[in-house]
Amino acid sequence: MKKKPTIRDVAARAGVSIATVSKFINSTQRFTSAVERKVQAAIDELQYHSNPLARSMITGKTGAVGVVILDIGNPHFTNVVKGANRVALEHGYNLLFVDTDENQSREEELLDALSRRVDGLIVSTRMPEEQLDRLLASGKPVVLSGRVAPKGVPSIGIDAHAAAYMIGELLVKQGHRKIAYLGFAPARPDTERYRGLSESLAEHGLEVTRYEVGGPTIVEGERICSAVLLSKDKPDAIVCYNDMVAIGFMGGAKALGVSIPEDISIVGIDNIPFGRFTSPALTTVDVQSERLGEEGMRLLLRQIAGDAPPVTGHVAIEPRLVMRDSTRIRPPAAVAAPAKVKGRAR
Amino acid sequence: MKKKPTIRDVAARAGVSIATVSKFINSTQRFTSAVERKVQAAIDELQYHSNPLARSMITGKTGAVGVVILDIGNPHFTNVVKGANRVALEHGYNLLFVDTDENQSREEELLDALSRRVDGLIVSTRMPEEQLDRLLASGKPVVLSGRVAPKGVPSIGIDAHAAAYMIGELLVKQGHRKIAYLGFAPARPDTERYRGLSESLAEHGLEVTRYEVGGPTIVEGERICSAVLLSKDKPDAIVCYNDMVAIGFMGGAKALGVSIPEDISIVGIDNIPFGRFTSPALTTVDVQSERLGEEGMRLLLRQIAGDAPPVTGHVAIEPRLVMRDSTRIRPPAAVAAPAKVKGRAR
DNA sequence: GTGAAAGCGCTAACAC
DNA sequence: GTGTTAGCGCTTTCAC
Repeated sequence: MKKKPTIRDVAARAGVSIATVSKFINSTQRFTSAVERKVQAAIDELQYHSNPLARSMITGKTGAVGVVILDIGNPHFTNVVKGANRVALEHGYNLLFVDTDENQSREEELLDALSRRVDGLIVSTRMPEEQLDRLLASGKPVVLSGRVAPKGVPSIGIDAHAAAYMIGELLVKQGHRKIAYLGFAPARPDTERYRGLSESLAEHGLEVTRYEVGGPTIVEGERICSAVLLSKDKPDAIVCYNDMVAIGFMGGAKALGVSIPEDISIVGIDNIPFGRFTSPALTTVDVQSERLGEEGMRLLLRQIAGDAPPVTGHVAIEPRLVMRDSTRIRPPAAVAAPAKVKGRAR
Repeated sequence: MKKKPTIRDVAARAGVSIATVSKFINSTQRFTSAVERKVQAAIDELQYHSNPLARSMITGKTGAVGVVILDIGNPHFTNVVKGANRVALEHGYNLLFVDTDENQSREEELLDALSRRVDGLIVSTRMPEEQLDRLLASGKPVVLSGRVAPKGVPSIGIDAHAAAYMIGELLVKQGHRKIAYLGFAPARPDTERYRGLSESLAEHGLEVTRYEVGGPTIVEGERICSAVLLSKDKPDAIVCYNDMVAIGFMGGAKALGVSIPEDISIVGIDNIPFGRFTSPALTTVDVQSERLGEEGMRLLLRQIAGDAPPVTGHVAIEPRLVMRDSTRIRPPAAVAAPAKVKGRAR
């Protein structure tokens, strides 16, 4: 609990002025080697570390960047963080992150608190635009993640429409006809995912049945399972808002004795690492989570540096279909098809 | 990019002194309602937010606590964070966390940077003790997580010995005799886990074969799989350093055509949420990750408050066995048992 | 090369 | 009740 030494202590011990010490620490200037030695010695002996708060106050820079995530329990986000962390460190920045999931109510406050401690942030939030505006007006560089930003704010995300569209195409090609979407409306990307899927199906004269989960989580996917599987018009394929929902749903299905993909195909979005280890392995769309974080951080860092022309558009990362075992080609001679079904090729 | 208003701007606009504004913001004092109204109006019009850095510099408090984790990609740690976050928020603290995984080398620097921005931290690290000492000497309250702290530093973790011991008992009871441990020596809890398992087996006259994974991760579990399964003395049960390794191992086993638990039993430690959804569902030991975070944060907050007598010991959380489907009773008439095997009851 | 002095934005005595 | 003032620990002109 000893008091931390200040720059003054170092100066006194080294017999120089505090200005000299300051310049030495920041390598702003060189001194005679005698002086440098003395200062360095004093620093070592005192175990002096400069106080970043004081420095920040005056320079206006903190050397840290922040990432605000919705739910750190979702591996998609942790991978985004991993990616962001890597490039932040490469550029000499420390990454601080906060998880807003636990209390949406205090989100703005949390964000505000964080924004004052960093040089810029990557924000992933469901906040309405007008609240967002206040954050943006704060003058800190911000990159929005997972949603398209208003006005001239850079943002990054996957092409959610394309992701869902390719899922639609896959399922139709595999012979599925009754396709359901397990959506989570409050999430920003939900709309685009739903649209992408709908449009794909519409082009084949099909419609999507929408179900609403209570959150983009495993438990919610599990919870909604019975409602979907026991409905009188059971779908033959399910596309989930994300992998978490899909995994939960698969767990629920197993408990209900429904087998995947024999009875029903299921596909997620995100490509979280665990999708490979479910039973069956989850077919999904890779959104390149880590790259998302990396590119987002690059965007942010570029803004902070201010040298390059500020990027203001939306960067869309291309999704990629990941075929695994939770979907399969639906046998042409379908199950409980009652009357004459118009020819289903292949 | 407009300049942020300062307390002086507010004071000027409201026609009062900056001291008044300061006291008003912090509700340190009440004023005549006329004054309060004016000040509030000025704050609103200017969209003033006080600068926490400046405040921190003088009060010495930041209103934030930090958590340092080894790998945010491991759901065990994300759950610890969740728990810690919850109680931090309940107590009016913001939680910042950093992931040191990406560069162990800069860990100390990262830690130092973080420690200056928070009122205390929960640290989970593999740092040797002498490095740790320097951190502890910094005067910030610290709680060590996942290892027993030296001297009078509070620490928290599961009873790793007990966790591994109960796994040993289970496996022996189930009739397994050739038990292997997939350890990760650099991790602090590894030693205790290995010891717990060894002791349990020793009491039954058995020995544990130790393998070393390259990291406590899925990929490493997957990677080591063939070496273990294709060894000439294939074990009949594997206990893994943690669930991540176990999940990876199971994936590898599946690829090799080895079926679990028929051919080999496998058990993890941590009880990460995904363990329920692997195939088969993973038998593991619940370490109560969230509670670990919660209790750790309580310990920390108590230290920061300084009112209660400082806790200095090690808090051990009791582990609980979670039986699922990756282990099973081994048939008495064992597989390739060559000669007469002494009666194995049930 | 080196140091003195003026703050960064704010809080905390202490006066009035 | 309200204002004055002295810093928190540091950086940064600007003289010497």
